[in-house]
Amino acid sequence: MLFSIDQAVTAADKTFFQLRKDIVEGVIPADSKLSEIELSTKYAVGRSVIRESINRLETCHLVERKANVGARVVALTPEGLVELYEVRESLEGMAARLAAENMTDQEINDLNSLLSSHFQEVKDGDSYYQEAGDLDFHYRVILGSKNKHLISTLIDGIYHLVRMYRVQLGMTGPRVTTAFDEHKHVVQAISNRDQELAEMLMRRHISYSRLNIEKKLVAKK
Amino acid sequence: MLFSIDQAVTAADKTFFQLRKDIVEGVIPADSKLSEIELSTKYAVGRSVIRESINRLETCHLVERKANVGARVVALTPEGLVELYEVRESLEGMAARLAAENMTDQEINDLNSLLSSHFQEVKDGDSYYQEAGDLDFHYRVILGSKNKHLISTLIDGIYHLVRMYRVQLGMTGPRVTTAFDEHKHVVQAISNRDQELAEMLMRRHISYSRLNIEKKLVAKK
DNA sequence: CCCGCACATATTGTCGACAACTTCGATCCA
DNA sequence: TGGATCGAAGTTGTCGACAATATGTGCGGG
Repeated sequence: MLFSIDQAVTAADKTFFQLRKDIVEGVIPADSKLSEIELSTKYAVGRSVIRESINRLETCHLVERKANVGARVVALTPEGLVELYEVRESLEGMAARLAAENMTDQEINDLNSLLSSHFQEVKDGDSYYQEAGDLDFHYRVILGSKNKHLISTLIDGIYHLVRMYRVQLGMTGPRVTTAFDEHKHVVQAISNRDQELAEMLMRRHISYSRLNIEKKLVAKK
Repeated sequence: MLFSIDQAVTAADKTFFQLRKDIVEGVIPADSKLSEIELSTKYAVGRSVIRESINRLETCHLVERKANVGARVVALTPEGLVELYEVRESLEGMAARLAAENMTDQEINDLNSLLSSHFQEVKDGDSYYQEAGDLDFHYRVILGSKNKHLISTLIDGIYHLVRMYRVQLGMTGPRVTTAFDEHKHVVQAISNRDQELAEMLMRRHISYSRLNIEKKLVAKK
């Protein structure tokens, strides 16, 4: 599948990326129904394009579909979060381990630069908002694993749902600085080619992150 | 997504299941091109149905698609196998651990019965061919994890590709008996609710299995 | 008053036609 | 002869019409 929006060539590609963005950022609310006709007028494309987009959103676990009934955006629930992060911990931990093994020195340097620029933002008081894609720490580590199946499972399968939870519930508060430090330590381990440590630190980081979001999710209820 | 063929209600569902079966079993050869028109006449449905089916096959990693060019069945390669099994080991290991935690006593009993009936087949000299779905050991353990994301990632994401390698390259020879014993030990650990052992035994079983298929794949070249 | 049935309405599922694009081969020019 | 360009054929992408299915409403019977 495609990874970033500049690779979009067909109308279905573009609509899919736009819809995904709107869902992740809450422009289209969680748990709301998706009407094909409504979307097709709003996004100015035919229904086939909308249908194909919805199909792809389903593989991202961002919408659920029932035959002859329709599709709706997933709901953000504590149970869903726990199950998602359980899988995420295992897979991203593995990604960190493989990244420590397989990333090139150049890529590790770039990752360090990226973190430095993030550091500026954190210091300047800007929120530590992670863009989707290339500018996101987790994204880089995942790609760094160099395992096509792992990359696809993570990016096409759960990455955007994770972002949905993060964006809609978890990107504020004092956790920002803490998270940044945790990222730094993971990169350190990757730089040292310490596979086991990289995996362990990543798992721990994700576990902390889950606790933080869980709190917000329960509080909101 | 749907898990078994009896849940298929639309033409797209049925066509998808049929196509998936034909690809996994090699009726449609690995690495061959999929023509929408050809398939739509052969399976007696419109092109939209074929297109939707191909989209779903893409999420199973059974076909790859390029915009304005078309789709083709994946090729079975040693590199692909290694990357696939790397992910599989991690995820199915996790599934075994969660299964040891979350399966009901009833489900564990059923799993034991299933293995007994498999034992008959092995003893009678029938090949230890694993049906897709409910009759497959791995399938049961995955469902036993009770983690929706893990289940979907495995079943919708890599399970059928694993089967494709197994069916087309690895289901013969003396490994059959060995594999059966390994299955038995995993179930034993699950019965004892020994999470760590279940994970470890499953990982080891998958690792052995990979070596076996790898041999065949290299030999075939 | 409640339950079930039938009809009307709205939504999704499927189809074939047309548009856009890629590919391959022939032709032309240097 | 080699290479580029143009054109034809075939494939995929997109669209709107029609069919099939679910949902909501009102009526009638119990």
